[in-house]
Parts: sequence; structure tokens; C-alpha cells
Amino acid sequence: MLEFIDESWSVLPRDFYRRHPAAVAPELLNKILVSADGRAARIVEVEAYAGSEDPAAHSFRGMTARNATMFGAPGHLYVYFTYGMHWGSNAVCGEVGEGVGVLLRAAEPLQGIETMQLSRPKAKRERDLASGPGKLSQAFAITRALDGADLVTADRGITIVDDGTPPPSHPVVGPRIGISRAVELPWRWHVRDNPHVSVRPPRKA
DNA sequence: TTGAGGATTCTC
DNA sequence: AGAATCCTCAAA
Repeated sequence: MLEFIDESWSVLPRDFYRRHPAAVAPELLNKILVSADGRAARIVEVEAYAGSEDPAAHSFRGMTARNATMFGAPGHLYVYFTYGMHWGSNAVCGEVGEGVGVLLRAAEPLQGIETMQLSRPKAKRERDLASGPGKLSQAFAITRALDGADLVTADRGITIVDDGTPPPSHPVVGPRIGISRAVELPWRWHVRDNPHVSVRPPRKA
């Protein structure tokens, strides 16, 4: 099921994910999310969610029907639904039972851009395609059907690869977005000055 | 069974 | 700044 991966790309191995999400998250920057139908986008913004130690995590109060995937093996995709209309995509991290992961918040489209545009009819510009967790999921047509997909074996046609681009040496680090608890933890990382991150720099006064 | 709130996006 | 929109889960 890995025929759709470029020869020069290497799929991230299971052990890459088998760590604390705050360690995995910054290393996911500059990796590439790839789907079997030709979509590819460089990950430029991520957030860590740390299970029972993190009041902002879906998994903070233990396993439920919704977050069960988070408590499974690392390297799988945890997909959640929120605000009555949006999907969010995470890479499960840590060990089985920990309920930790990294939210993929934004990506820079590289391939299959026309397909992404079809999935995101409201996007006016390329930087609107995946510059937010809901947009990223929509650009890749990620819904509940992909919850639990194995990113390492690409069993459902989605994976994350390394094309040799290292993570940024000095990513921008700061508090997470859209949460009401544990707002102080600096668990959001993004590529500096990248126009595809979810929060645009404020215009100069 | 109920209802409050949500790891957001879009438009005004 | 406010609406959209419906799933989820804790509580009763």
C-alpha cells in the first residue's frame, strides 16, 4: 500500500511517534502528509496534547468512544469532529494507553493542489487550502472514515513522510489555540514566517 | 434523556 | 464580532 510514495521519500517509522507528543510535535514540522490520491502538503504547524497530564486534551478524563484511537498504538491517525462541522487530524504518539498525540494544524500544499481545491470550494487562495486544522482535514478529505488509519503502513492510503528537509532549528513556540484549559503550556510550534500557518501575522500598524 | 460546550471557519 | 451546526459526554 506504499506504491504512492515517491522513491526519495521515507515513511516515518513507528518509533518516531513512540515518544512524548511535545518531543514529536516540533519534529513533525517540515514532514509531508501524503495521500494515495496524490495530495501532499508540508506540515508547518502542530500542537501537542498530552493525555492525563493535560487538561486541554480530549483524552484527559480517560478513554471514551470518541477518543479511543488516541489510546491505541502510536503512528495512527486520530480524527475528531467538532463545532458541528469540522474535522481535526492528529498523529497518535507515546505508548499504548497514554492517550497522547499531535494535532496537525496547518500544511503547505505541494502536490494534488487541484484535488485539494475541489475538496475546499471556499478556499480563494492556495494559502487558504490547509492553513488551519479543519481546513487541513478538509483539503485531504479526512473524516471519521480515516479515524484509526495506520500512518506507518498506510493501510488506508494516508501517511507522513520525510523528504530530507530537516525540522526548523528555531521554530516559533507558543501557547495552543482554541482551548480554554492549560492555555499557558507552550505546546504549539510552527515554521517561522510561513504564510500557511493558521494565524497570520498581524498587519503592521 | 438532556443540555452545555467545543483542539473552527466563514461572513458580515 | 457573530453565526453556523451537531456530536459528545457527564449528569440527572
